[in-house]
Amino acid sequence: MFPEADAVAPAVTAVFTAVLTEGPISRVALARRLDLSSGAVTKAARPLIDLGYLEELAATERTGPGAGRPASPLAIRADSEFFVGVKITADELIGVVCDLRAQVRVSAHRRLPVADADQVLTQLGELVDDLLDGPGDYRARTRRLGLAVSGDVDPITGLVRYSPFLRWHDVALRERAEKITGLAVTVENDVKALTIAEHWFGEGVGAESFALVTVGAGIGCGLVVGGRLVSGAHGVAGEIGHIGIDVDGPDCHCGSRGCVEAIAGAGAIVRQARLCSGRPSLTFEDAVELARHGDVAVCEVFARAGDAIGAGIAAVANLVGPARIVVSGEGLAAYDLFEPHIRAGFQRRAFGAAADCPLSIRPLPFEEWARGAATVSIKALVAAG
Amino acid sequence: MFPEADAVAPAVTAVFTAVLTEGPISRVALARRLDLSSGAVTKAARPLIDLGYLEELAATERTGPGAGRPASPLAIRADSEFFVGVKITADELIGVVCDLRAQVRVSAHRRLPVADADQVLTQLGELVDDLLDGPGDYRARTRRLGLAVSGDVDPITGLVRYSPFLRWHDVALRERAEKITGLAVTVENDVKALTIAEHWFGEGVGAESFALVTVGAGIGCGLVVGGRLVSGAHGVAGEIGHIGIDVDGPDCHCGSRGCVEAIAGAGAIVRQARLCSGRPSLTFEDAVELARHGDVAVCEVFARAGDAIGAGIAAVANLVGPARIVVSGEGLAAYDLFEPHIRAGFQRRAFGAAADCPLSIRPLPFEEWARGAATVSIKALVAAG
DNA sequence: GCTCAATAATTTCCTTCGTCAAGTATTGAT
DNA sequence: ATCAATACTTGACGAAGGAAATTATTGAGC
Repeated sequence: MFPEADAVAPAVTAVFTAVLTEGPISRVALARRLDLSSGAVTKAARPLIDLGYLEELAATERTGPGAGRPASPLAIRADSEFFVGVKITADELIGVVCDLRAQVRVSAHRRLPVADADQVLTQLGELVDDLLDGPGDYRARTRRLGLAVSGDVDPITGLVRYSPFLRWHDVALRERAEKITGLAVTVENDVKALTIAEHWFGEGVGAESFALVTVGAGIGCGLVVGGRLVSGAHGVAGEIGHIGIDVDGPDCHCGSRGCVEAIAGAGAIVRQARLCSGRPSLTFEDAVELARHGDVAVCEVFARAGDAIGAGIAAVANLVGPARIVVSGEGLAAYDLFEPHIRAGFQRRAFGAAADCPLSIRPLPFEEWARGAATVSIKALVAAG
Repeated sequence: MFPEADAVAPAVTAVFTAVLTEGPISRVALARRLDLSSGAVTKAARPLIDLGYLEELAATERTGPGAGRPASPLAIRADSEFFVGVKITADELIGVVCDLRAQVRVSAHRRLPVADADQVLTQLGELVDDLLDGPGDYRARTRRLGLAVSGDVDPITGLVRYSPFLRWHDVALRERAEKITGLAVTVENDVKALTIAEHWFGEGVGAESFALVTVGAGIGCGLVVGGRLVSGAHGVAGEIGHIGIDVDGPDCHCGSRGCVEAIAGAGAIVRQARLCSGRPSLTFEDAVELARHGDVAVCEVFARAGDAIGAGIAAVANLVGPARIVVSGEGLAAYDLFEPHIRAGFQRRAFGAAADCPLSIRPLPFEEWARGAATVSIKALVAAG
């Protein structure tokens, strides 16, 4: 974080993170929150203020009896530094520039003719240049780039071990992206990146445990337990899409059957809608159209899909008991069709107090994936990379 | 831990825990393991040796080229202190005295006519007296008692919030047990206690994440993620028994249907075996008998149950990816009947590398529950209670 | 047997971090 | 104006752990 410093006092990181996620907050409140003395907070905050990451807000008016000296809350200086985030998919690069509060300032995207690593890296370089040299002139105040890729990614080494969608094997993404862009690069799995973003800047703020479920072509899940992202000892975690909820359910491409994804994945929905509508070339959008116009059979497809997602979420709630769960469907807002079924399926299967777990269900603008990527580079700054 | 000390340097706790779980180990190896300097280990170990908890073993012969000074590994002095553990069930108290290595030295049990809290506490006092004043004369070297209770328990306050089997509501178990026994009492949920025991002294040793699945009347699961026991934000976690794996499955007492427990719980197995054998008063043991003598229908009941357990375990592996999973059936060793089906059901549903997760399946002597209770009091000592 | 390289453990010194307690700043109420 | 209440700062202190020199103990090579 600081020039030439690789690690930084834990209190400094803790203060930075807390101000970042818990908005303007006084030193005394921070001390309580972080279980530190107020003196320690003062000391930890100083270098952050000196470096321009934090600022002191004007004193707030106090309430209550007695009164006392008003707090001068610490706040993030959002424009102290900017971060590029890029989500890499098989046919597109989506890029954003975010400020330190993870607010998107500029966005851009590029279609990819092929997902070949060389091509992607060239296009990535151009996309980053477009973003940084375009309006706003962020170049001078940007040092970091976060990349989000689906598949098996090692954030430590920046290596993409295997990405089925991109057909990548052992691509040294960080190294190559750093060479091309000149920025400090952080690489992370896309769902994990989105989970971190939601945990730091979204609805997961303050939650000690938290789950994010993504519904789209695949169905994924990012998990935060004990304040830390769960990674899985064998590299597998959050595979909510491949939990079996119906022993007699349809075959899944994973080799099992009755998986959530085999019932509620976009592909599964299209397949079922084609069957019951008799239109073999029907698309997902067509299915949505039909359902919205009251096609009973297609509505039933969405209902079953929603129920399956609810079942998967209930499994998460019953097993790890997160403080809250966010369900976010990518692409268009079509998922409002099965939202009530997700809730019903969840409620029916949640055990005891697990049913109290608040559920947020909302569409996910595609740009969010890129914002997630930017967030991991913010996290890298805070951790003092 | 130390007289009049409530908290203790983290390094001391870390060294104590590592020696406890990772057997005799040299200071240098500890330093590597704990990411400390060797000097820090020397300092942290000294008070533990002075207090008699650790001892230095004779130097071991060294191998390899060059050689060097032989290590003098640190080892636990197992008989430096003893711990009572009692598992409280609705009709029985099972108690043990363990040494510091969690080896059972004495055990005893008492039938309970009623599970009324007053009665239980009286009986508990007598049981502890029997254990400590019987052969071995452990009284003088025993200061701690661990209690394991099923249901919703607060280990911080020692309060049993709600225990369905015992029909207890808000019983101040720690306070009352301390008054009766004169020992420092730790209260914990039974499955969690067993999970800690397995994580510290059993097959979970060294695992950063770990799951213990208990199969009996109910089907439960203790989860360790990031080295810490998962508790669930709303007090619910590890409810593997109420994951739904069959949308058309049998009704479960929890209100949902197709739960693992509704297919593989002891009650469910008896119910199904009665149906297909036509013997309305058949017991669990009878069902085992029939299956072992080749009754095809009853074998099928066990096969389905095993498959359901496998499905639950696969859900755990897919979601949190523990480094290993132990499945332990309580009571008699009848569960060998469906062991292969558990493995098959798991393998079929585990996604990708999750299938690599090693599975141990073995019967669970009932005394193990009490040993788990003793383990939480050992943990309390180490944490410096 | 002597020397040397290798490894283990200890010791000493020093830095860092954070607490504690005293002191300063700023407000509303009386 | 004074006082109580609250926020923040400061500086002395202590505890914890790192770095590196020192001591301890072995086997290998001569």
